[in-house]
Amino acid sequence: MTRNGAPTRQRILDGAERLVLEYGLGATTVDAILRETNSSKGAFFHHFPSKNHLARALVERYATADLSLLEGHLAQAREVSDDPAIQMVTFLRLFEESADEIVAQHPSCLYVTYMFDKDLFDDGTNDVILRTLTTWRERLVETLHRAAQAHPPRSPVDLDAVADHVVTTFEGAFILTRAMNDSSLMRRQLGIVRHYLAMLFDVPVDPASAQST
Amino acid sequence: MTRNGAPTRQRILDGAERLVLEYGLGATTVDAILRETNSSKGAFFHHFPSKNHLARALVERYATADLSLLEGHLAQAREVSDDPAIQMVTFLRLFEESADEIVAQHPSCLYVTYMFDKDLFDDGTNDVILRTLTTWRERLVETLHRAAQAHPPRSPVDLDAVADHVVTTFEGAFILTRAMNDSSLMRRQLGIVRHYLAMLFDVPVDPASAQST
DNA sequence: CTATAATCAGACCAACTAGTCGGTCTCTAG
DNA sequence: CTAGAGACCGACTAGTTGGTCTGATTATAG
Repeated sequence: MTRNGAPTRQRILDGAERLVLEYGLGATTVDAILRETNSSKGAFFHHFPSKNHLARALVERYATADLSLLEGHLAQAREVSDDPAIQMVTFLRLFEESADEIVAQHPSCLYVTYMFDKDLFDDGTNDVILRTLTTWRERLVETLHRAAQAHPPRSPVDLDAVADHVVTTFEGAFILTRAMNDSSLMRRQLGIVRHYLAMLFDVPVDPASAQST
Repeated sequence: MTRNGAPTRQRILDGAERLVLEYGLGATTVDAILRETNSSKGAFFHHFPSKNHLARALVERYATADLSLLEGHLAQAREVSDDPAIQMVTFLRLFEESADEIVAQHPSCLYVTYMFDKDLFDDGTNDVILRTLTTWRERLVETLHRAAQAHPPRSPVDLDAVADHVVTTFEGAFILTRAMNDSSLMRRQLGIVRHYLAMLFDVPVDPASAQST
């Protein structure tokens, strides 16, 4: 029909994500995105009716990639062992192995940056975040529940809270990584959670190291 | 000498803290603080040369109260038992007991809100946060180290990371509380950390419930 | 070839922001 | 009593922000 606008849209999304992860949504101005991506006002507002719409598109893309990573590592953990407890430990180990790289590429989590700019976008955007976090909880609780049946915890524990603790650790570690400027913090914090799960289900902390893809 | 300006300064600090904890530093305008505190531009810039200076004063006051709470609960835990492992478990329990109240009064942690407004204040402000978080780590590592001597962990563990994990959980829980709008999350997440510490040192999860002040 | 719709460019605008400044009020030292 | 200094007031300003608008430039359908 006309010339292809998809690459421009992509370029804007990529640059915007970089800036938002670094400076937050509110502190990232449209003009800054234009500079970062060599775009123009016209191009920006052609592809995104408003900054809200960009924010929405950003988080939707981010959430999709996030859930894809979740499912990918769950699947990979299932290949390592049939024991759901060992799967959980392996799952954490997989994230640990890529933790340094993740922190290097993403100076924060998009969900965190959105928390204090709630008036900069509509409720639908919030729902995307909520649904994603809820999916994490549900998928992990599922595995945790099966693990607890095979390996009864030494003392009763709230498995929902354990599932949330994985996400809590991720978000908290992103914050502390920034605050203390310590790039090893993410990896080590995930290590603590892995250690916790291994003790909880009484399985080896380091079950025949998982091969990466 | 002249009429007393301290109450005005206090009122501005209180109102500003409320707004910053709710909306973040960048999203909190000086005018909004004036409305919130029934103050005037003149009063504000008389007490604080700039918004940066307010941010600095805010975080210094916050950090002082934060460290005071840390030391207070550590002292209280020492009264309950001489065993450092039980002290750690008690320490977490003390925070759990006030978790619901804390979340109700503080919709977030000031350190978190500052992370994405680093260009809104000078490096000194950042140092205040860094020093506070480092103090948490040092004080907890100290106790953890003594605990590990009396109760050797069932598998080797990075005690520095365990100390940081307490702080990580706090910050992460603040984020998730907002994201998922779940006021019980903080308490339950702290419960997981307590459960972890109890398993780590093989002490009761619930050592003769600690009396509050 | 031409009409037409999507794509992009950038000058422009109204609202908002941190900070200024001249002036007023109030207390207390001497 | 009074002079001066600290405390406060609010209109004003220079710069920034998200968003608009007029046009120019493609690429393809017919």
